[in-house]
Amino acid sequence: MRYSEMHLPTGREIPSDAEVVSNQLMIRAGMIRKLTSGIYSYLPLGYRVIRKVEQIIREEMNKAGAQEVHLPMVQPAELWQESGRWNYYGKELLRFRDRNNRDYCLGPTHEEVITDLVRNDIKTYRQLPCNLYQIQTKFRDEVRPRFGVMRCREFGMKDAYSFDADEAGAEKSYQKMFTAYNNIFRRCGLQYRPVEADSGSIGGSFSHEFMVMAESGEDAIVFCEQCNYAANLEKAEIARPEKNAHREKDWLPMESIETPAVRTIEEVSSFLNVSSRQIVKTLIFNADGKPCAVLIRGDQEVNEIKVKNYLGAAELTLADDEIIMKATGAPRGFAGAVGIKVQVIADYSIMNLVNMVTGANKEDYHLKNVNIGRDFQVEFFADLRVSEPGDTCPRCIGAIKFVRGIEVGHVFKLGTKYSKAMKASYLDKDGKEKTMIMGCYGIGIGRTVAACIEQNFDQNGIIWPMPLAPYAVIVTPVNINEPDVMKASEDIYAELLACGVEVILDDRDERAGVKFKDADLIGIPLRIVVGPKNLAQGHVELKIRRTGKSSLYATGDVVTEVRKIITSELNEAS
RNA sequence: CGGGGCGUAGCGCAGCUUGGUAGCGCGCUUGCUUUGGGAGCAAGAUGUCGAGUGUUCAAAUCACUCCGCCCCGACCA
Repeated sequence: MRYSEMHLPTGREIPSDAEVVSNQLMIRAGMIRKLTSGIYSYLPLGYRVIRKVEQIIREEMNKAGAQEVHLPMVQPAELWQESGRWNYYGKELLRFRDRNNRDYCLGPTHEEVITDLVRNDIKTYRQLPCNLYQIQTKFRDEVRPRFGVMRCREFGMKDAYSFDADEAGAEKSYQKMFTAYNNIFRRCGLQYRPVEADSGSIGGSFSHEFMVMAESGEDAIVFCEQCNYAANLEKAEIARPEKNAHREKDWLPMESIETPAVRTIEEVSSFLNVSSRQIVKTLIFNADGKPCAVLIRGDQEVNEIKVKNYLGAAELTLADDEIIMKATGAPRGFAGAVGIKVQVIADYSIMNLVNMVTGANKEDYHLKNVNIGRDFQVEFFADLRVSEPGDTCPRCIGAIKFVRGIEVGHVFKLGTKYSKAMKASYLDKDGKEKTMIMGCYGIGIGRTVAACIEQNFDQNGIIWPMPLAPYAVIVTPVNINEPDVMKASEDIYAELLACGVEVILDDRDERAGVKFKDADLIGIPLRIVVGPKNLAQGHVELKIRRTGKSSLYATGDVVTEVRKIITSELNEAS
């Protein structure tokens, strides 16, 4: 395409409300524009990149045996009531009414619609397995949209849903998608890694997230340097420690100490001059309306997702003052396990502690030399805390590392959560009715593009990996008013077009510097510079965006060289 | 939802404290010069100063209300 005819509004200034690099560059490079909070338009350049990602996804999904469909974005409330999510999903689900006053929502995900579709058309095991996918707009009314298209409210997503007759089949479908996802992200030229994850509100039993490594990522991930264990921080397991032999001879008599207005771990630690590792933090949670005390070592953090999963609670929040008062008989800050009137579970971290410090369940008092078994009982010990540096790998004995990542894909083994609620069943060989087993698999398209930029930029702009580049080459005549220069540029441009290379001819009447800056900003991997001095020798310059290296080629050879580079970079990724 | 910040030309910002003709840089238009890393000179165009109400002879500026956007937190695919 001729640059002079393109709608490609680039900008020099960094937009004041763009926080992360990818957002700044996507706006400056004329890829996106914000319409309103969390809602973006894609301009021609941006949309080309989106389509590149979509194309790679389509190829790999099709190869994995999935078939493309297109489901409605506007969905009737009835389906969501049937699955139980109309009430459960919360404010993220954008609801509205039509002229007949019927309730609808904008689809934040499509489990309900696809399950409805499949249950009506699939009746027998002969029609299974079945994997359907779509690339479609989702709407989630995010509490706080941020980072441009990385976390927005309206966004393009590829979502796939598998239906199987039995567990073994479901496992196979999951593996196929897992492989397809690896192919997709590798082909996109991303540095990524699949990690074990919590399945969240989508539900289900097992899941992996595909994380693109980036400092700006919203997720923390842990991985083992020795084995291949990797998990989202919220999922990262901590091995059960060895239980020490009872050392009851070390137990000191329990004492009650007055600690006026001393509430937090730091305050207790300095007031009593004991290490926070010796103090037990007692957190009262409200689990579906039932109070529960969670004990953990003072210097560590409770992982609420683990607590929630452990208790099997649908909703878990920290208890309010009223519940705390009722459970402990004291205001916030003095809770302890001794004599507490609620269920007590404890993190492994306190399993081997002796002579602990805890709250006394009495205002302005703490207890010293508290011991498990003598002074209170623990119903269960479990892994309930947040993983931290220094922990060892739960699978081997290696040290774990922490990095940040952007979640670009997520695969879930759903089981029968939706098929059961919505009665998606089939007849098996014996004519018995059985529930289908489902999996669901998502990829954020725009987020993948943004994540790619987070990994591929420099001070001058974006550096596209070849597979996602909106154009592979830009031909830059240094001065369009020199007939020879322009003629040579046009010839090279025509030749590239003729062999199907995606190419821009920068035919604008701008100074060379402006053209170079724009080419760098929009990140075109290869640039052919046609200038009068080199041309007089029969040469043009080929510059590689990523390395900044340039070399001279005869005007007749440069196209061959460019095609060679494109082919090799595309093959390298696949 | 809690805390904080911002809203003035397409973009980035000044002006507001102490009320009195709406400004700067970039971009845009025209002309001349220039032409290998965001050119120079000259002449121009572009604003319901987020909205409303109030105070005042007079409001971008002061007060109140509302709206929008961003950040931190809470929350969450």
